[in-house]
Amino acid sequence: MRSLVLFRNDLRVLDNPALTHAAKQGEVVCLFVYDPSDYGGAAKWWLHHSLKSLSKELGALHIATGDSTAAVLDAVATYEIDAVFWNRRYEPKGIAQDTGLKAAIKALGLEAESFAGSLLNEPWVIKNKSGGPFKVFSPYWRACLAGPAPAAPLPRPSLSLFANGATDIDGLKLLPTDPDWAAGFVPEWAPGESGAHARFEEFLAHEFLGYKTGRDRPDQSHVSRLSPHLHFGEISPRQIWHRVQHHVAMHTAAQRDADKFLAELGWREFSHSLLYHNPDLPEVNLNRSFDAYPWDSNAEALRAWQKGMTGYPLVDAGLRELWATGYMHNRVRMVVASFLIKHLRLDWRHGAEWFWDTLLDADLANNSASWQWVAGSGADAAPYFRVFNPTTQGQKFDPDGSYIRKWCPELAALPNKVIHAPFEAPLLVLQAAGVKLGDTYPHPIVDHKEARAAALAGYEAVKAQSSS
DNA sequence: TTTTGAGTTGTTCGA
DNA sequence: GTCGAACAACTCAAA
Repeated sequence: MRSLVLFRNDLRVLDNPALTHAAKQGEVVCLFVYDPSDYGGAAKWWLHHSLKSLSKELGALHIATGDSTAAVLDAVATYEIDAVFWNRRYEPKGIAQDTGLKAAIKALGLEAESFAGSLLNEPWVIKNKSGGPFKVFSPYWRACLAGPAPAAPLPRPSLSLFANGATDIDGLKLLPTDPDWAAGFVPEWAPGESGAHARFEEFLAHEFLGYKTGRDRPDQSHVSRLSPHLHFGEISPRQIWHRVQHHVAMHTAAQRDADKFLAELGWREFSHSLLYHNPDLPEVNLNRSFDAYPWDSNAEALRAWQKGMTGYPLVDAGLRELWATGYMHNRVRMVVASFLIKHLRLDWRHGAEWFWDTLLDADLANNSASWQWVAGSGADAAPYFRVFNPTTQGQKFDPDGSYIRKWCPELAALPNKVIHAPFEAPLLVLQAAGVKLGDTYPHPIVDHKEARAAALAGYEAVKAQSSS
């Protein structure tokens, strides 16, 4: 018996149900089929390194390109495969592809089976008492917690690999050249399964205690930075769940931090459930009355936002961190998203598109659900009057301005008192710090008070729509 | 069926 | 400076 395991965003050997199942049957051929439309620009860099790591870990990984079903059928014929196994995907395109693939394999009289490996719960399992999917996070997560605990992670399978054909990851040309905009990623990240576990252990050992409140501080390191590892499936939510339980058993003081941290896994689950039950989530307002929102159309403002040149230091610092490292702290993600949607009144889809292209952890479910959440059009949405004040947020969560100083070095010499609002600083203070507004750092592209009022006025149209 | 309580992450204003 | 209330109305989930 020889089976084929199709790898996608499950680039790991441990706790990999499809791989484990295949290993028990006999010889295994491992295949990855590259489809460029599955990845944003930054994520391609991660994919390159993660594939390298997986290939090394397995010993052999076949690479193909083009249509996924055609590539698999080709491999099935070439390597005389008896069965094909994979871990499930949950976004509409992946589901459609895999449904077609399963039918094609079975039509050949071969075995095809999919497994659950990327979520704690399959999206169709968690149901409210009416039998439908939850639309509010808290009851959703309560229902998850009330259910059976996630299964224990699977151990390393004993593999008998069938390898024939070179692993040509370089041939996919996933790395940027000329210019190498990913140079700043290298010191920040260690893509791959071992890198994921190393990061997780580092987090547990040094940063986990205090997560509950520290997670809001972009100037501190109380976040896990596991999001890209999770997106690519280098570590599974089940592994994280059980490792956290074990950690808390020995460090009981961290229980609150653990609850909060695991709830973040819950948001990931919830977002995937939302996308599964609403396949048009990436394109369409979940709450259709938001179709009436009077978005502005201002290419110049969008560009200033993307570049981190809005004149609001926290917003600019976040967007520059994103550009330089492929990542942005969660608290700052909310602030920059709120700024795009509410201060600039630009359609959330513009922001989602930029994040998709620049984030290493770009994930269709998380990205779509989160942008809609900030816009107010999504599930469990923020109340319309919640408009983040970028200055106040900076003073609250980066009180010493160290996050600003790191990413907006032209402001570094400003005193703490004004670093979050250079536009309010006395001219002498600006001069002393070598800051010239409109020259070394931009004037604010919108006035906070006016922008806030305009955003709230925009929601009048939504209200009118929803009551009609 | 009806009712009730709740709903990730905030800001502003006035006492 | 601190504190509490107001900021909408609606939908969801469960009793």
